[in-house]
Amino acid sequence: MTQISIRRGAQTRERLLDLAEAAILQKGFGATSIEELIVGAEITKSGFFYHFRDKSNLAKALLLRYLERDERILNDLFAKAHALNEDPLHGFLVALKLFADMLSDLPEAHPGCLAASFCYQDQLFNREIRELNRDGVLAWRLRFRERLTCIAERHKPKTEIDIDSLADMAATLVEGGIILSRILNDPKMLTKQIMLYRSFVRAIFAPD
Amino acid sequence: MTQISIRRGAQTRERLLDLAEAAILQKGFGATSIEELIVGAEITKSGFFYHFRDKSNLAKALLLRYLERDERILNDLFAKAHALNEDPLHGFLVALKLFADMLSDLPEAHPGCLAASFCYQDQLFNREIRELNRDGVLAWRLRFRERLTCIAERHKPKTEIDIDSLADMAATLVEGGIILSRILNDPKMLTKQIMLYRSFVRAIFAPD
DNA sequence: TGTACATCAGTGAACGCGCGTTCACTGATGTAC
DNA sequence: TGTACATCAGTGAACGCGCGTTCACTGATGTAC
Repeated sequence: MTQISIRRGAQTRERLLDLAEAAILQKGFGATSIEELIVGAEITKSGFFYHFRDKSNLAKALLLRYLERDERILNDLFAKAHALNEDPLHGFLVALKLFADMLSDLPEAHPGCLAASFCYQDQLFNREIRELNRDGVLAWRLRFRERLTCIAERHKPKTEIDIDSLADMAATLVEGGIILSRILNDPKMLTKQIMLYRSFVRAIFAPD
Repeated sequence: MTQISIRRGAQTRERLLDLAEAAILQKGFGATSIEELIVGAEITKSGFFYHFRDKSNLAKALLLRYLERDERILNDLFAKAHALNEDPLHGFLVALKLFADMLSDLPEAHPGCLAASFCYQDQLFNREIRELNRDGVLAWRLRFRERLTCIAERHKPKTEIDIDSLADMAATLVEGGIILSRILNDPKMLTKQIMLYRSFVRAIFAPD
């Protein structure tokens, strides 16, 4: 009984976050109203303010949840790919393939990236939220740079390349790929761009 | 006198568009109010509705202007690069360099892409606007595919590559690069990604 | 050249609606003694 | 085991403000005869 009651609250909160995330990715933060969220969650407006201090607090919770998920998924994926491969280049290429497969297995197109949505509305948010967003992108850079540095130590790159830019290229192609897949209504776009990135990395480092 | 008066109206309209574009790229369409635009343009609210039937009509005018500029700039750039080079690969690489230089010459970071902003708020717009946006991205694809096809006819690609995806990669890197440059507050990001794309294209097609 | 009319680029006042936020309150469940 | 109090997850009513839109009107300039 205790748990059910406690969970009830947490469930409602999660439901509000789910509804908010979906709505924001379609209309933006400014045009997403608390009203529509509470209708979806079947509570009253005051119920919303029990869970979130104000609308900006909702944004923060949303972004935190997004970044945590993101990190968890990439951790799993890289751990899996790395465990199977002794050579860092192989491991990285496998990780990219796993990532591409994961994206193409999505039932529909990728629903959008909250970081991108927020960055195109950043004046609506306080510094704390903008810094969270920044930290998220920096985490991608660190993750990919670490892998690429490891690869470059073993395999001499064929062309001179800036490792940092190559690391950032991954996030760049994901963000850009989501935008193109949305505008063109082509769910395959993201996967294709990741696979191109994979070709590029292989072309730079693969021996022979 | 006649011209001055006629221009006065056109100037006000352009000023409204400028203000709207800047505001939308910072806060999104939904959170940009007509009120703030008319304060900036120093007219009354009714003045706004003389120039635009409604808010959605402003969005359409904005996107049309954006797409026209975009096309004009790329046309000039490719024409310039092509005129100087007989070999299509060389011409393309020069065009990419010119493009990268142009982006790094911007006084500040790229202010953002209206197409991307709109795509993350597409539920606020009608079909007409979404289709305009789609046409814009397709124009990029066609432009780059035409160049790449031309290159591939002369230079056998070293790795098997999907020309369409490689063409889309340009717009993908621009969109993604703008997002990363905004989030990280790094004006150089876009240029770096374009130059990486250039390396990639060269690695694929350059003889030897 | 003078007059009548048309067009351009707006003004001013009013509209109703929906938004985010606050505040006092509540009923069900959990915890201490 | 029973009672008192605390906490959780909300409810209900009210708030003022700003938003997009409409409508009747206007003063300066342009055009036809």
